[in-house]
Amino acid sequence: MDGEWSSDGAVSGGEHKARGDGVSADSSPGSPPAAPSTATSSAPSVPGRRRSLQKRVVTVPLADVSVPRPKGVGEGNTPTDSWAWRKYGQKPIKGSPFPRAYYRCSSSKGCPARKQVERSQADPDMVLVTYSYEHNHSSTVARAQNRPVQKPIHKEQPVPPPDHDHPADQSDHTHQGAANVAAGHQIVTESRPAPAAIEVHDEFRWLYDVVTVTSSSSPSEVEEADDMLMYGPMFFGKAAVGTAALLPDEFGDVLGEEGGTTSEEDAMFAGLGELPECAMVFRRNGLAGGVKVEQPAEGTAMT
DNA sequence: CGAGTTTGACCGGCGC
DNA sequence: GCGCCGGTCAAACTCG
Repeated sequence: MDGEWSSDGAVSGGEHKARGDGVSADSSPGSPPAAPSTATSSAPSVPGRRRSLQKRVVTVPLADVSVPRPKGVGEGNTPTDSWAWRKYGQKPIKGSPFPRAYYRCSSSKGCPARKQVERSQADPDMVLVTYSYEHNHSSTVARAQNRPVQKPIHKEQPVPPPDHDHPADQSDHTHQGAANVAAGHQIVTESRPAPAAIEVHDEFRWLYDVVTVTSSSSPSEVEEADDMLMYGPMFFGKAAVGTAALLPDEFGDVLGEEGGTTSEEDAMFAGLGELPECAMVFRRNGLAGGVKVEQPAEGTAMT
């Protein structure tokens, strides 16, 4: 199940860090990295192994994150997913003009899910979101716990303005995580109507509304809207936006509809091995997302 | 009042 | 062995 996860280096691993301050990370409310109860699936659980961490990189068009940001929402903010993320740090990265923000899932107390957000040096218009670990809970739970009200928690992703074309900035593949983790990470290309997704849909009703309205530009989108309700607005939101981003790997099929490179995608899939749940979701319709998933994992598709 | 964000410091891993 | 860099934690502040 680590197919999509790359063991790239320079990714966290500091979780094992038992600060000399005397404050053991163990006591930290959000330091489950050690070993989540059941979600250990993706968790490195290998303290001291900064390089063994599996991560997934997603490139999101900055446009999606260009929505009005209220507070100290920096460039590091990106369209989130159905989960609530709490920023726990930010650091300037060497060689990069943009700082990298560190987020951790606040949806669930012990959720090890984390993500790093940073502007792409090559494409300042793109935002690189690196996901580490997977959620050990479903997005439904997340919302239920943190978002009693149907409202976007993150100021970074406020409801898209009526004037905007990006209804749901939440274009993360993280969804997969929710269902995946819950399902033990096993991608089931068959069972799409994940209960979690359905529930999520309910939770995102407020979003769907927006998405549907804004994305109803063409008949095909109508269908997408339907899926939106099934898999979540974030992805579809992107589709609606119609960003020029590519969806390699997991989202490869999408290109098929977009008139993309099927051959290339095929090759990519060949090396993919395992696709996150989200992947299937994407493939389902081939929604064009503004999300680009990169495969930093050399061990995934390469060699 | 609670949750989230911001900033600085500390620690560990990795490279040289 | 040393230095550099990345990642995380913790305290304080701000906003809802």
